[in-house]
Amino acid sequence: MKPNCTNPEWVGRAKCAVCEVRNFVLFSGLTTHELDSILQPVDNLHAPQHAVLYEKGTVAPSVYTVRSGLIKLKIDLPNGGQRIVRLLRQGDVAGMETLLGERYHHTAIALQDSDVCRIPREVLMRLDQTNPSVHQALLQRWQRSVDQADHFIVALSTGPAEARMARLLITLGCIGDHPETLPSREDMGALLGITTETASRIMAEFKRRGLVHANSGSEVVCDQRGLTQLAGQ
Amino acid sequence: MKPNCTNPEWVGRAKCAVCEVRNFVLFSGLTTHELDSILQPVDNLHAPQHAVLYEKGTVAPSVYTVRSGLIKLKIDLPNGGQRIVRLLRQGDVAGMETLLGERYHHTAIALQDSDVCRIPREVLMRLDQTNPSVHQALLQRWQRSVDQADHFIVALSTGPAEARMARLLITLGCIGDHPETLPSREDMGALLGITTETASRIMAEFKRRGLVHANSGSEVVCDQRGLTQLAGQ
DNA sequence: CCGCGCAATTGACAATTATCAATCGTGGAA
DNA sequence: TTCCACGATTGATAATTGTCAATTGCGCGG
Repeated sequence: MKPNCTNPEWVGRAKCAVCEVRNFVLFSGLTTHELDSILQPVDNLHAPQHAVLYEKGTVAPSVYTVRSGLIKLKIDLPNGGQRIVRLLRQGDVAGMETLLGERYHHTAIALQDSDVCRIPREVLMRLDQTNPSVHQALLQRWQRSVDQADHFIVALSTGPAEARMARLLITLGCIGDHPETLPSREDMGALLGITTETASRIMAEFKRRGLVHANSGSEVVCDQRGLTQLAGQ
Repeated sequence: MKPNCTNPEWVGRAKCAVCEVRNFVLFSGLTTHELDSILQPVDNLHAPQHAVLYEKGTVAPSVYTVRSGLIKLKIDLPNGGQRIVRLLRQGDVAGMETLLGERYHHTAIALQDSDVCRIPREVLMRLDQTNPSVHQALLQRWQRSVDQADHFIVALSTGPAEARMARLLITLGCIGDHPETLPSREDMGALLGITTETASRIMAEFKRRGLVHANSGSEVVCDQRGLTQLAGQ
C-alpha cells in the first residue's frame, strides 16, 4: 500500500535523567545514579509519520517505549490487507517479545510523528533482574498489552461497524475540547476489521450528523455524548 | 443465559512433584525440594463443564493453571451478550492480573470438564522473586496471553464469518484423526463476534459439505485441507 | 496559477449477516 | 415409554457490509 518506508531518525542519546515523560515510562523507578550506570546506549529516535520501527519476523534486538505520538502494531493478511492489533501512545512499550528471545511479532509503524526510545534487550534484561521497580514496570506493561488487546476484541471488533467506529473515536480521545489528528480511513478500516469504504461512509455520516467537527488544523473534535450513545450498541 | 453456575470442586492438595503435566506448566523449573518448600496450599480443582472459576471485577487472590480441559475468558456486553476473548488449554494460565494486585479482568468458565490448579498470589510472587525459571515462565505466560489475544483479533475477528469459523475449528485442533468436543453454537458466536444463528448455519453447511464429521461420541473430526482453504479468505 | 496524485467520498449493486420466528432432534426426568 | 426442555437448525426478511467503479476535494510541485 505504502512504498513510503521511512525509517526513524536518530536524534541523540537518550537523557533519561531529564526526560519529561520519565514518570510514565519504564524507568520511572530508577535513580539518576542508576540511570548513569546504563552502559549500553538508549537511543532517542524521532519517527516521522509512516516510519517503520521494526518489521514482523525480523530479529528483535530492542524494545521501544513511546515518548509521544501514535504507533500502530499491524499484521499483514494473506489477501494483501492489514489488521492493526494495537495502538501505542505515551508510556506504552512495543516489542517486548524481544525479552523472550523471539522475533518481532508485528510490524510497528508511526501513525503520527512520534518520539520513541530504543532500549537494547540486554539493558532491559539486566535492569529487570537487578531492579525491582523496573521488574514491576515490565510486568505492568505486559499486562497493559493484554488489556489493550482485549479492548480491541471487545470494543473494536464487536457489534455493528458504526458502534465500533464510535468506540474507536472515544478510544483515540478526540472528545470534548481535546482535538486529535485521526488515522486515515484505510487505517481505521484495519483497526475495526471493516473496509476502507465503510469506514469512510461512517465518518462522513458522523460529520453530517455533527458528531465530528473538523478543527482549524487537521484535527477533529467529537461529541462525547453522541458517540457514547452510539457505542452502546 | 446460563443460571447453571456450578462451582469447581476441590479434589485435593496439588502434588506438583508427580504432576504429569508439570513440564507444561509454571513450575517446570522447580526441583522436588523447592516444591516442598511451598508453604501455602496449591489446590487441585476439578471444574465441570459450565463451572465458574472466577468472575470479572471480584478481588483476585489466585492464579489458575490449566491441567486439562478448556476454559473460556469472557466479558459481558451491555446488550446482554458475551464476548469470549481467550481460550485456555493445558499449560495456559488464567488470572495473571492477580500478580499486579488488580481485580479479575474477565469471567473464567469451563467449556469442557477441566482440571486446574489454584495458586495463591503470594506463592507465585515469592517464587517469581526467588526462582529465575519461574520468573521466566511467568514472562512467557504473559507473552502467550498477548499472542493468543492477537490470534483472536487477526484470525477470529477478521474477514467473513465462514473463514473465521474455519480458523476457529483449526485453532480448536479438531483436525485429522484428533477429534474434539466443540463449544455450543452460542459460544462459537461469542468467540467470533457473530450471532448464534449465523454460527449454526455455517456449521450446518460445513457438515453438509463434509468438512466436519460427527464422531461416534459427541466429538467431531474436521477436514484439515478444506478448512485451511476456507480460512485463507 | 495550474494540474497531478492521492485520499476521501459517493453511487449502484451484490453478498453477507442480523433479526425474529418456527420447527426439529435429542437427552433426561417422570 | 412418553413428554419436556433446550439447543440446533431452518426460513423469511430486513439491515448491514462488501465490491467495483466513478467522482470529488485538496495539498504540493512545477
